[in-house]
Amino acid sequence: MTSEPATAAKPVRLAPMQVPKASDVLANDLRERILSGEFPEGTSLPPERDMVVQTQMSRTTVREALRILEVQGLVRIRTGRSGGAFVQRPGGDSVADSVSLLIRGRHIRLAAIFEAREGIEPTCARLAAKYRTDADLARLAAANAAISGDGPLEDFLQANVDWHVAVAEASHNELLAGIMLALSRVIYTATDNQAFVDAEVRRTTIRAHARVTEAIEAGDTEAALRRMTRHLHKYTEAISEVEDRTAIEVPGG
Amino acid sequence: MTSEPATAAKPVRLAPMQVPKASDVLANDLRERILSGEFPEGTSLPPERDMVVQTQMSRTTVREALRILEVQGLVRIRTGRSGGAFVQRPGGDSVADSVSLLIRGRHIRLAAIFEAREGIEPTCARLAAKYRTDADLARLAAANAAISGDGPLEDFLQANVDWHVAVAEASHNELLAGIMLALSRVIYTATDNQAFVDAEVRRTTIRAHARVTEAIEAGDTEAALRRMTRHLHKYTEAISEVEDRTAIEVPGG
DNA sequence: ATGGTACCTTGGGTATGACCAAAAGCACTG
DNA sequence: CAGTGCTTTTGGTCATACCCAAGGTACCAT
Repeated sequence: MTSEPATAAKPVRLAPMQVPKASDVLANDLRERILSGEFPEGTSLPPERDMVVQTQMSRTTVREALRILEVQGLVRIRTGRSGGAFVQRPGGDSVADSVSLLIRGRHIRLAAIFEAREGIEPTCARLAAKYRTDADLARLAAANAAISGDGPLEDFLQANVDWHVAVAEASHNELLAGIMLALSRVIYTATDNQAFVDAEVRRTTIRAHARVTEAIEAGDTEAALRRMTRHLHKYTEAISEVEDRTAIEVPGG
Repeated sequence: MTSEPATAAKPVRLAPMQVPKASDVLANDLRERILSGEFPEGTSLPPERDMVVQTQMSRTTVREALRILEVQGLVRIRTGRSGGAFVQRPGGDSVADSVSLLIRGRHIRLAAIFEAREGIEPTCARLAAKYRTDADLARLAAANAAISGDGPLEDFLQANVDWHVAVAEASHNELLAGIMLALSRVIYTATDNQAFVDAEVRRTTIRAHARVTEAIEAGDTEAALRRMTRHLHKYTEAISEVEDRTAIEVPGG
């Protein structure tokens, strides 16, 4: 029984097989269940030590799986009693984070970001004119009220970003809103400490915002699209002039 | 010395302080260094056990930090001898992944994805007409050659996606290209197994692609923008008709 | 010589067990 | 009854041991 004939006609053949990492297996399983809706938002997953006994994995493995889901924005983890991992739907934030990484890691020029915005944001304005609700209009009005020609630069930029994000969310397209959130965040940090935002630029911006807001309120999709396009184009030109001289890159955040 | 007067006039005041997690501290440090370019692409970080002695942290903590960076697409980890963590610049893939999560997690309608594409891709076409190189044109030509009116549906869709991605990359705007890669991937998986792509749709698509390609080749930015807009709009209408009846949602991938 | 097999070395992956830290609830004391 | 401090629950960190993967190398048989 211990020695086979050397002339055996059937050599053992095995297919190449891949062994996935245990933590990935668990993470994938949980991710699918979360995305499928089996675990609605706010559901608390079992404590780590419970998962250990249920999955027969070590606590290290369980924790790595949870870490993966946390980075992907699918769970939020809190310490302390009645803490644990709570299911969370991924929001625009996670998209914004990865876009930020792309921009910073690839050293993408500020001009390229404005190019992208020129494509996306007019569409947001168009959709906003189509789908805006009363709540959206109120938020836009509030953003317009908050912006002023003569406060600290930081306040102006913040109010500026708020208005743009409000337009994006008024489009009722979460995908566009998420992307715009990312771009706005990056543009905000990149525009900070830039001297080209003078009083003239501020006045022009306020006027343009008001006109776009009017179009959205009136439900005039084409006017909203056109006015937003013009606004962004002029703003981009102002930036380009500066960049030609100083080669602005996106700073760290 | 052991008892102070109860009437001490100076009560101790402490500011609320936050203690970040050790693994986050390490991850943030490495991330900043990677993004700043201190660790160029391909650099191999020290082995985990070396990091342990250098950082005075436990291996668990080091590994969690590496897992965070891995999920964010900043390092790639290989096992075995001469393995380890290798620095990687975040690419369009990581953006695509997070967009996928957003879409699946929020149950975003296919129509909303097409809306977003209608904003982004015409801009890609416009920029492509402006900045395309000979290599870009060759790639577009190859994509056009690969698409055919009568093969398996899967091949048609793949060639379709390839062309759209090629247009996006011809824009020489990595941000737009990354976002388009994400959308294309999602649209691909969502359109698969959809019956509305009949022979008529295919012929129309091929013709439209050819016309957009011509405009890009000629450097006619406005024609590229206009033709791409029309192409997408017609495609979207076709989808909308189906969705009204069947309420397509984006399936899992 | 030479080619293949087995072993060695270096790396990440997993399992345990212990202990620290944060947060909510409870119990005890003044 | 208020306030303070203990207790419990749950995540965070550490240390150690061992397993698995992948190159490199030495050695043996041909």
